[in-house]
Amino acid sequence: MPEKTPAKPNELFVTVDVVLLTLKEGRLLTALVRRTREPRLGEWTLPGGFVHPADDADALSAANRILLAKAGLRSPYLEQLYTFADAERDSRGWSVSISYYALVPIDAVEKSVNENLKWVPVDDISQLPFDHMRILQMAVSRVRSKTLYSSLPVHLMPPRFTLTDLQKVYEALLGSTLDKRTFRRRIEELDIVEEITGAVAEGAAHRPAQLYRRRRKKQLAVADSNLGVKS
Amino acid sequence: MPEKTPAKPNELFVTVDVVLLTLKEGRLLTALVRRTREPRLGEWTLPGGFVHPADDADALSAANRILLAKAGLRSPYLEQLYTFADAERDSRGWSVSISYYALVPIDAVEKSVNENLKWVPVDDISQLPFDHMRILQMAVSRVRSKTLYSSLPVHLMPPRFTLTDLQKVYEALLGSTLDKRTFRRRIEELDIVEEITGAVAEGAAHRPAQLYRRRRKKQLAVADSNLGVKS
DNA sequence: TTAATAGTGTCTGTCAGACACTATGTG
DNA sequence: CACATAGTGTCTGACAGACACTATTAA
Repeated sequence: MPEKTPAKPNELFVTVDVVLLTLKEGRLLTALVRRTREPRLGEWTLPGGFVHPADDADALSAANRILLAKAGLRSPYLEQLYTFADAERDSRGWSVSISYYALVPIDAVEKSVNENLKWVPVDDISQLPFDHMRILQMAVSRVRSKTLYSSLPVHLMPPRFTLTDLQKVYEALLGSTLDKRTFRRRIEELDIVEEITGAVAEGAAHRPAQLYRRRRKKQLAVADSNLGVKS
Repeated sequence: MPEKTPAKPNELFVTVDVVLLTLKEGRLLTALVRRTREPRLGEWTLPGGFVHPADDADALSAANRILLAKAGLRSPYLEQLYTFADAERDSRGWSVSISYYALVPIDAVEKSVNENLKWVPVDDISQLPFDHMRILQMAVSRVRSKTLYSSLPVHLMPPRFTLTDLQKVYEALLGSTLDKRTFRRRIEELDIVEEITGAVAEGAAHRPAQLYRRRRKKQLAVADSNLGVKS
């Protein structure tokens, strides 16, 4: 007589995964780290790790801890993306991934590279372990769709930049060219950057461009088409 | 010599909470259920429960299970809202709440009321146990902000409705009146409803209105103001 | 016919997109 | 000066908002 089928275990574990993005030469790159344990030992995945209730005050803290441990980075733009939670996504059992995405300027990031961390153009990635491909795709989609009506892309800029630099970043994210006049009107309306008084770009054989920096503590103004709201 | 301070426990638990919303007489209502266990026994909270890895295929299934168990409802519009995860939100310890929001038409919902479930206008709620107030506020904010540019409000409609009915729902969610012509133009563009051929509203002392129903499997078209995208 | 709401035609101000034009640096 | 890119002035088509007008029913 066969043994009774064992009940499915009533256990689960909780992780945080981070899609870390930057932009280099018009291409969107994401950080991949090499796994140091089973399963999938040695394979490249999104940076992630278990939530440590004893150490982490909350999920965001866990994300920051993981970012620091795996990429040596502190508090960039970091925002919750989605929570993936099911029985199949990880071979170790029922698991929860609270996933985040982060944006960092390329200049802050080049030094993070080592034998266990590499930056890869997202368009070159066709598969990843676990359900990380899906997480990556959602992050990229989120960033692209937020680009049009938010200040999000300024987090990819170095401390000082010109409006032409900024426009190129928008164009890279959107995959299309923008009209200069329209772009500058919108950036001014969004009020997300400010002039660095007196500072201009140097070294080019033409009129030097005004330098700007990201404005502190300003939030997006959603473009509101509004179905004819009265009064 | 005092005992060594015990290490914080490295444990956590995972729940799903659902903000169930409907609209009645121009007011947004949410379902509250009475707690049947400690902590907070007897208090009114958002419907929620533990994830059961043995029974639930994924978090969405858990949300559906909870909705059915607590409110007797099946598969309305149900979408992940946010994941709240920290050490303080629940007195029992480090906890994760994968929260969802659901929209249901009022006619599908009135029969769910019993001594352990009530519908309350969200504007009348000033506090809730745990961090449920924050969850509720985020859900309401999400629904209101999605109203302008998505088909979301049609999920609050009964099976057959007139465009004037639909406009009133939008107006209730937005808290402002809309122009009839503009509203109808937009609804037509969004392509979220379809005429019920030959069916008109009856019983009113004036020209009867065409009846509509929600169109199947159509998703939102984001209003895209686009910074001057070329080509 | 009146009353009331359904549904449509159409004017207008605003503004995104387009693009030409001026400004200002280097060599 | 020529050249290149920075930065601005301004025209125009499209369209959201406004609102008046027609349509259709009950009483």
